[in-house]
Amino acid sequence: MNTGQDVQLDDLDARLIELLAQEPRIGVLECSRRLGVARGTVQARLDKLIGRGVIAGLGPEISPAAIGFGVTSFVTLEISQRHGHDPVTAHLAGIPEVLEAHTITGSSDLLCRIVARSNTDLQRVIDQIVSSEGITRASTIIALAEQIPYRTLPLVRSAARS
Amino acid sequence: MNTGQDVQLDDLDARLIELLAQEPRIGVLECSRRLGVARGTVQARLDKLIGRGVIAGLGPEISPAAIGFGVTSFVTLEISQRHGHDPVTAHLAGIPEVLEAHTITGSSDLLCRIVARSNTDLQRVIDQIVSSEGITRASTIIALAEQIPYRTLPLVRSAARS
DNA sequence: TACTCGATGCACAACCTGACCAGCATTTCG
DNA sequence: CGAAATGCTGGTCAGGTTGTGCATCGAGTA
Repeated sequence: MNTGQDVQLDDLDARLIELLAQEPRIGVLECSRRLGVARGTVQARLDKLIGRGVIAGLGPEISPAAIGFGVTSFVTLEISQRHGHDPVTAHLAGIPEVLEAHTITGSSDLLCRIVARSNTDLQRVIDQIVSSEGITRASTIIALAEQIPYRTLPLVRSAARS
Repeated sequence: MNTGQDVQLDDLDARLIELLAQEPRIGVLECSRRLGVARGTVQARLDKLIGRGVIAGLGPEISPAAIGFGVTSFVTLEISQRHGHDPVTAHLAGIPEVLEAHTITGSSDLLCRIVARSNTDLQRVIDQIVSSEGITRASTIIALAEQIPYRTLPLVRSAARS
């Protein structure tokens, strides 16, 4: 993992990422043809992007909705100051429906994204969450619709322009 | 895109997804060897998973932090009822730093995830967001640390168990 | 029992990968 | 200014992989 600041994408990097995002199954050779550069160049760029951590992974993106988890919700948790975050985090990590969790500023301490099969099922998941010692309060917000699905391409483009 | 309920993963599906997540660069043939099944089987499963939308994409996952956007924040927006969400959503979609946006229940109307190069830069992004007509209030929460990075594998495993 | 579906094993040609090389332009730096 | 370093190009090579089609086999079902 790279945390340096000096990472700079150029136009070719951005186009490569974009191309891979749109048609992931094409290989390096095909990329080089589409981008109009030599195959070795594409290979070198890709290796570098992965090495620098810009491309964190090429793995499959799973759609929770497609496997029956159609309800998304954001839950903020207040944690008892006494014990700290760690026990709660460990507890959350054991719940598959907890997709991610961040510590946050503001009146709450933890924000997590959870999914469930239905609103009824959501109750079960939340019960499971708050069953942890150290959680003093949980506040649930249901995501009604995804206005902008998770995306990074615009960011890549704008980072490459500079 | 499949929204049906009858999607059922079996153990092989889950192991395949897991394998691909861990070592994305291996091909179908290598998968079949690791999983102990015929190559055609892996091919058929993969095609089906993609076809059913369970695997939404194989594209590269970009790490915003690695390209200089180290600050993550969640912003909730209240929208003027008069005009509806659409103009605001369109405005947000034009800002690269807005990674995703959901309409939500509760006192706010929209929750979005944004990134920035620094806390100072975050101010710039927020100013850009609230410059839209129709936003009556914005509340910013900064993500201090990622306790649980986005993950779906545990969910896949638990879905396959049933 | 006959049928359908999914998995297996096999074979083929076409293709891609990783590795290597020499040449050339650009940039960096003493 | 000249030398070294860097990055891109276009090429080769062997070996592995892909997409495809086909016949077979077992399990579940009408």
